[in-house]
Amino acid sequence: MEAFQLLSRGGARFDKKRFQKDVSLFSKKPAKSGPVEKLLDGELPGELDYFKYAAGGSGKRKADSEGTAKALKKRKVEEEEEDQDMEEEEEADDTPSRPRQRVVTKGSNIPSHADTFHELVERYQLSSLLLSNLTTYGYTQPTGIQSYGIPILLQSRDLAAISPTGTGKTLSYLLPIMSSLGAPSSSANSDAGSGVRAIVIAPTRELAHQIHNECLKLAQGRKWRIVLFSKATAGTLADKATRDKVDIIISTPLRLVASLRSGGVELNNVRHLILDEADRMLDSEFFPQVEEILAACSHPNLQKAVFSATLPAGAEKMAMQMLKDPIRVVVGLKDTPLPLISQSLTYVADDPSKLPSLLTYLAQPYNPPVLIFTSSQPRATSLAQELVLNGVSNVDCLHAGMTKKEREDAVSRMRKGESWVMVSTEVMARGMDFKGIREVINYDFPTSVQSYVHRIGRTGRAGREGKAVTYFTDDDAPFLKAIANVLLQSGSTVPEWILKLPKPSKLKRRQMGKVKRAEIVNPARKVGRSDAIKKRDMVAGSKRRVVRETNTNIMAE
DNA sequence: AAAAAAC
Repeated sequence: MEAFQLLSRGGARFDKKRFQKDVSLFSKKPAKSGPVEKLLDGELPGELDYFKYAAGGSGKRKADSEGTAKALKKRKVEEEEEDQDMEEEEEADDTPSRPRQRVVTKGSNIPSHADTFHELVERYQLSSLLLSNLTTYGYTQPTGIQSYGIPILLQSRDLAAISPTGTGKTLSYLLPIMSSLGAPSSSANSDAGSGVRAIVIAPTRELAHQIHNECLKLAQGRKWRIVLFSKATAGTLADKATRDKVDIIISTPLRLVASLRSGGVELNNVRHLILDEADRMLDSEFFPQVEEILAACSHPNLQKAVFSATLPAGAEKMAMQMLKDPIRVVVGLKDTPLPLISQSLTYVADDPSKLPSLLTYLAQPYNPPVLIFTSSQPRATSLAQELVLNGVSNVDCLHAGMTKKEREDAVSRMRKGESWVMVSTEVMARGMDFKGIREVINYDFPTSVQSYVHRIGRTGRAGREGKAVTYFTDDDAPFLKAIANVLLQSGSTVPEWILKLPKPSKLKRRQMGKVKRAEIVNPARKVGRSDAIKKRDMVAGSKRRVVRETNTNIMAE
């Protein structure tokens, strides 16, 4: 472990030079690439190109344009069938600099959207200080979710907001909260009551921390007390007088519940409750905690809002039951990544073949920083170690099994651009906004469509381009098709044979789901490309039956 | 459908 840390720090200088050279190489001929890169970019080697074995196939990977069109058409029909009395659809965001995003709103008496932040000054008395803070931090024009969501929240309505990753959801709820807070709780403010008035809940510490930072930026120049809840901060709020001066709390659910139980915080004055990453907060692990928080927010004028890029039907139902006369805003297509992210699927046969493939990939010019997702903490640790031992420089690791300090350090290195390769678990999948991330690699296959969408959403943020590569093995076959449909829907290409895979039975899924993955081991420590990709029967059991799917499962939930 | 994350 020590050796690992030493190695991951050392060698940086040498490799920085190499990296700079690589970048210039890369920018000279961006599209042209050697056979290896092509292979790793989602293309199957000739002998493994199952596309050509598929009925009616014509050789190489190509866009299944017919499938895409069909998928989109089906999707459109589904949306239209939701025909409810108050539904509106319009093209938002007419600025030529940004792609148009379709916005669908549903609910009663929907406030009209705001095309500029300045509009909010007249309509909702947004303070000039908040407006100037927006300008200071480069928020010039509201995104789709901001222009629709902010007026809704400013009119004290409950909101379910679904907008793709990296489209500015955080600001959409922070700005209205701050606008309605008015004077700080500590001052003589007759409306304020006593005690915390707004709460934001997020599923990981890192995300809560990031939201807190955003909040502080926006609040500059005002004396609001904005507290990021942790063991330490909870301690300082021991006496009620101090507690009553707090305006906003940002916390993970369990931390807040713990304080609630110990009497360290009271939520009876909370006017705004935000669930970020709502589908995650409503899943079976978190929901009991959220319920407890909800029950403690006893103020009659409690406004509730949920935000996410994904909201499966079950979670949406729960959310709608929780909200009062809610307005639902969907930007783009639900559960779909941004089209700016170019996605590909890479076949790697089996688990032992992954590491050689990744090493080959990282030995070539690539765009750092790269974020790599694994399925478990031990696998994240051992992959990071393997990478370091194989000479990859500036490797970092981040998972929830690490200490708070280790996690904080890893994030800060990431923010400073010091880590080029970050190996992580699902903890990094949601909400984290590292602006520089150019590439996401799903080393282990994501276990749900939602996980996939959030993971790859770490790149391509705020209008930037991004790239996402997903490794899959024979064991991942049961879940391959659902993910392939996501690629299709967001405009990426998928080999046709994958689309022709039958939907696996529940039993099969369960059996294959039980396949345990060991830690990453590389006995030889030097493996050539021929070993990296083994010739193998693809997706045993499913290629035999190529069934024409009548029910194209677009939204696998 | 399943691991990770939350204290």
